[in-house]
Amino acid sequence: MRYPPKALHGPLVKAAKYSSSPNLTMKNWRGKSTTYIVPLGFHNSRSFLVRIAIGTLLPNTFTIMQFFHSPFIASNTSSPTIISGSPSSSFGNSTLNLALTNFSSIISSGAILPTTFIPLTIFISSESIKEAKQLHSLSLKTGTFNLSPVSSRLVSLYTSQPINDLIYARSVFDTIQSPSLPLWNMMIKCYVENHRSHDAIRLFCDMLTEFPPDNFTLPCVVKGCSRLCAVEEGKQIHGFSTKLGFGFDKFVQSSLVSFYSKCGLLDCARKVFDKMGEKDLVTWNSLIDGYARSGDVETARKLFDEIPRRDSYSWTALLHGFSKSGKIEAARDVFDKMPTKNLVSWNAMINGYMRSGDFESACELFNTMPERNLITWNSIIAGYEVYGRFEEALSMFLRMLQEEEDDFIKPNNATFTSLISAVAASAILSTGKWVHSYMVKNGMAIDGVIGTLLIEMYSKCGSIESALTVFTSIHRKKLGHWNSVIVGLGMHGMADEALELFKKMQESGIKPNTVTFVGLLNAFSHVGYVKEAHLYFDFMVKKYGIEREIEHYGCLVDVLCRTGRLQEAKTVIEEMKIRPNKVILMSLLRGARMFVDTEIGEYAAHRLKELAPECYVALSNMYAAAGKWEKVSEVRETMKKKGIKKEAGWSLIERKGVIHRFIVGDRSHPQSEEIYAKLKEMREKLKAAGHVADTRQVLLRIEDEKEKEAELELHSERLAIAYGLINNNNDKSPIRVVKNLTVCNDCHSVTKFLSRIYQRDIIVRDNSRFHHFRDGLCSCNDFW
DNA sequence: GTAGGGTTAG
Repeated sequence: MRYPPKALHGPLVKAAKYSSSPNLTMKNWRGKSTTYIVPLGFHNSRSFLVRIAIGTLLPNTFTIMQFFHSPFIASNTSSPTIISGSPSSSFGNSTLNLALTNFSSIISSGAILPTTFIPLTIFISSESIKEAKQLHSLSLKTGTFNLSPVSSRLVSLYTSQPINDLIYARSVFDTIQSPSLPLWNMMIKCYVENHRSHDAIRLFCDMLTEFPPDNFTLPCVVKGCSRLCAVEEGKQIHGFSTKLGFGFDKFVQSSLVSFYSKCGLLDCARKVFDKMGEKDLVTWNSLIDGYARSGDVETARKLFDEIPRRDSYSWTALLHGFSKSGKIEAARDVFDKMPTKNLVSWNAMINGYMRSGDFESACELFNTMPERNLITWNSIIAGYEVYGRFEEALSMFLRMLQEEEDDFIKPNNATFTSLISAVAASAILSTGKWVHSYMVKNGMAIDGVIGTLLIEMYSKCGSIESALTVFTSIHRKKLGHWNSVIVGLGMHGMADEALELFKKMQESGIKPNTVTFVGLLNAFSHVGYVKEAHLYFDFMVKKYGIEREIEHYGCLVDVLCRTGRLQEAKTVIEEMKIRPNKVILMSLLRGARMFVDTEIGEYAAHRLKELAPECYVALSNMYAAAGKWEKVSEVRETMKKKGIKKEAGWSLIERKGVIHRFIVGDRSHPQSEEIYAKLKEMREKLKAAGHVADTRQVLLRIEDEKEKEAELELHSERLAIAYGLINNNNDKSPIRVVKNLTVCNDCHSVTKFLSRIYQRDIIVRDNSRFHHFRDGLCSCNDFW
């Protein structure tokens, strides 16, 4: 039977917005919307429902009922009756629930047999997954689920925009024995729109055994290919579509232009474009965007001038092209000249400024723009994060929560990606915990990239326990999660645990990659496991077939240097196929400084000089340790000449959301007096415990040992620890200190003593790793 | 019965 049944002329309208118009004809019935309304109070609508109910009218879908204020159907009648009410566009859940209850009770009362009820076309404006699930379970309860019209309608309901739940959609789809072509198309589209293009293409391949693709299928899969940059697959589909006779289909060809543009194959894009008979604006825009993206702004501009008619898309594409290729003034010029600016163009301009590091101009636009959306906020937050301005990233996030509370702008994965990275870099555990709990409270899924980032964040904030908790809670652990936790354990000097997890990871069937080995080798180097480092350095190539990269060499050299095997490290550097980088040579120099080997130190410094100014500091430290004071002054002279300054050391400690930052000999803190009193107490207790100051690393030439000791005593981390001991004395939680430089020998040994004397765990993050001090020992085994 | 291609964040 065809839609609409003849008897139903007139009274049927297609959507709420038309419901007030009295003269709608059957054309509307076949309109685009899947939601139809039977206007209440119309005499024919009753007969419509009765006919459906008694089965003389057989709609073939499980369409859904759209309700008005008053309940649609009375439960105590043998056939549905209509209660008139005024149409309204707002439908509360309670109305829906009442109606669903009514349906269920009609069925269970036996008033209508399920068989006659089944084909009943119910119209509902389903806006939420909850409603969809109610219908789903209703169909299961009544046994109508297995009827293909019903299950088909459910798939399209689950894939429809407000719901868009592809897991439910797919599970229903899989129960349908032979899905129709439109249903395949819907499912494929749903995957592409949810950034699951791999699955879309897989499904497309399955489909090919049943149907040849049509003009609906092809643009979808082509879009999937461009999302994935799957050039070969896209080309195959191009050939295929030509064979099938879609060579002149406007939409198919246009999607191909977009595909080639996005993948940077401008020549191919141009070929398709030139062959197209009628080019519409969308196709022009795709091509302009393609040229702009590839950096060929000249051609983009030329094309832009050729377009017969412009709207704001073309302008924004051009603007984006300029800003992406660093021509920010040209972008601004386009922005200023645009006849009409929309939110997207504002966002593109703001993003351009943020990328170029012009925060002022970005903020100026941000503050004056007429409206903002999630992308606006995300651009700003991400921009701050990328430029290392973590506090600003965080405060923008807080501002977003505050200002957009009522506007339904909620942070999403993109927001948290930037935010978590910012928190990880600033290493404030309490902020990290707050962000995490915010996410949990707001129902964000902790998996995928977000899970990886959270593990990394907790590791970097010094709480490996929380990192492990997050890791354990992730159900489907992927390679990234394993890598992240292995790297984290390494950072905390927990090489044995890292190794154990590495084994578990393989047991669970996940193959390690190059990052996994960086994590492992790094873990070994942090605790001085030379044997293991050699072993896995070998394994990764021989057993796992993974090529060594500069980072792997870096870790091996590092562990050799930390354990005093300087000659061996030098040999590795000389024999490696890759050119040694700054990190590797710095390792060698630091090793030379620690084991006072000036010959190797000079070798490293010689190769380093062109690369890194900070090597001078390490070099002068080495000479100081060797007592070669002439050399120290020589290096310091050079530093002065070249204008190189030693990075000022600082340490910070957080308490109740406030960050306290100390520098050497700092007396600016309000609690300074107490801190210095504590330092005095510490000095006495240290002496009593048998600590002897290690003055080798005092950079300045101070002859008097007493003075040297005094200099060490005022190192910023000691001030921070003293502050921690004073203020966090009641609870026994660890004292967490973040430091921008590497901990010096003497502070390391002092902190070990302090952890025993005061029976407090002290966790220090320096510029490369964590030290967990407990009861007189450090997790790094004194290799750092 | 789908409603298809283009611009901004990650």
